[in-house]
Amino acid sequence: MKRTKKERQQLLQETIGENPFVTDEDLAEQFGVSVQTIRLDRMELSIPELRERIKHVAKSRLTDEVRSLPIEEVIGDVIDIELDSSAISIFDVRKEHVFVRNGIARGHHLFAQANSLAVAVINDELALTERATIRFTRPVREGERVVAKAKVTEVNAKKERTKVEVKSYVEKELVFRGDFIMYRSNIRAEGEAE
Amino acid sequence: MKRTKKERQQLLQETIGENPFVTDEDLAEQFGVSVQTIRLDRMELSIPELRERIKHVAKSRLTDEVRSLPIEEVIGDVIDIELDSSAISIFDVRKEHVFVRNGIARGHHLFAQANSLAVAVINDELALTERATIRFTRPVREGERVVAKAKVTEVNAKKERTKVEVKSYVEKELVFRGDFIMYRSNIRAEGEAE
DNA sequence: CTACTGTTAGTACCTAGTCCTAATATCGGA
DNA sequence: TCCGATATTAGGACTAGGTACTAACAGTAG
Repeated sequence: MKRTKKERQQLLQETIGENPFVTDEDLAEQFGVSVQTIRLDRMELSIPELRERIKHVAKSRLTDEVRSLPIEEVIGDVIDIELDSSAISIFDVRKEHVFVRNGIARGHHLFAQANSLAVAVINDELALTERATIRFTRPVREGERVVAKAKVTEVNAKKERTKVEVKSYVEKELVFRGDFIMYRSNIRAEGEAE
Repeated sequence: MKRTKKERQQLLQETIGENPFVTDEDLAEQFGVSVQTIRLDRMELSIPELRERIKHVAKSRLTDEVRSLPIEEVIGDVIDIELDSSAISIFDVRKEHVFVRNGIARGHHLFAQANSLAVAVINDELALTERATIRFTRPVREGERVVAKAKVTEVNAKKERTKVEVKSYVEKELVFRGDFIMYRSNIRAEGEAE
């Protein structure tokens, strides 16, 4: 017996996790045990059969119309935020963000990062972009990490407008700049101190 | 016979297109024909069996890490384009495009539609957004159809810059406007007439 | 030695098909 | 009305990739 039951089951779980399309027979061969053993293992680990696994993946893909834009509420990871003052987020450019032809990041991803950061920094129930002037100062490529820094430059509660300046950098080098004029509902977000 | 063969096959194709998880038996019941008839129909239309369909969906989902943005090259559907002159695309705002809290479309989607249209309209090997001024004139909501119209306002080959003006409408009402200054490589795209 | 765990083997059954043959049904045209 | 073509249905044999269950056996611990 090369591996103990535990080791085998551990590996089994990982293997199926990586490739849900593998059959019990494949696995039996791979681990040098019988098909029945694999089935018992799956039982114990409550891993469903191949077809159910595939169905699950397929369904999650179709339900993904909801998730569709991998962009969730804020594009990039917010690493620091001070409401109505400043915020920072990072965004790693991967192959799905670039033009196939030249590997340059598509502008709307940089915009999305900056824009969502501008929305996030505003301490209000509702914040909408009303106007923006943006500049792409250097093409960004696959694999680069973009750090966006937002700064609130003007809060005018009466006018229901806030100006936010966002500068995005790759290694200290400015790659994007956006000046956003945000509309805000002027109603403090819940649970906020005066 | 309620429907002709052609009608049934047409419907069959649509039905499976909408829901790949439907079995031959389900379909047979739905159309009031035998399972065998459904199978013959699938043969003629070369639609694979249920499990293959599911597998295909599942695989495309896993491979999707690559395609990730369902948005392919252009966001929205281009319905008309005249290179270096004008282009029109439509974009249907669905629930994945809006803020959960208020149902208003997230700005970057409108920007993405406009920006990618500005890129598409340029008849060049390489086109990148260099600068843009944008205005969101009215919030767009779930269910609305946004029609973006791009117009090339200035082509200056020497300077390698092109100005594109994009106006997006919902039912004749302006909801977004963007003025893009695009960088271009100044090398004609392949297969283009002088 | 016995009890227990782990592993293997084999059977019957299931779903959602394939492929193939054969029998009907339906319809248009001479 | 009969002929032939197309359309539909039925059935049998087979497949993959299982489930559920029973039975047998090996190795180890008490």
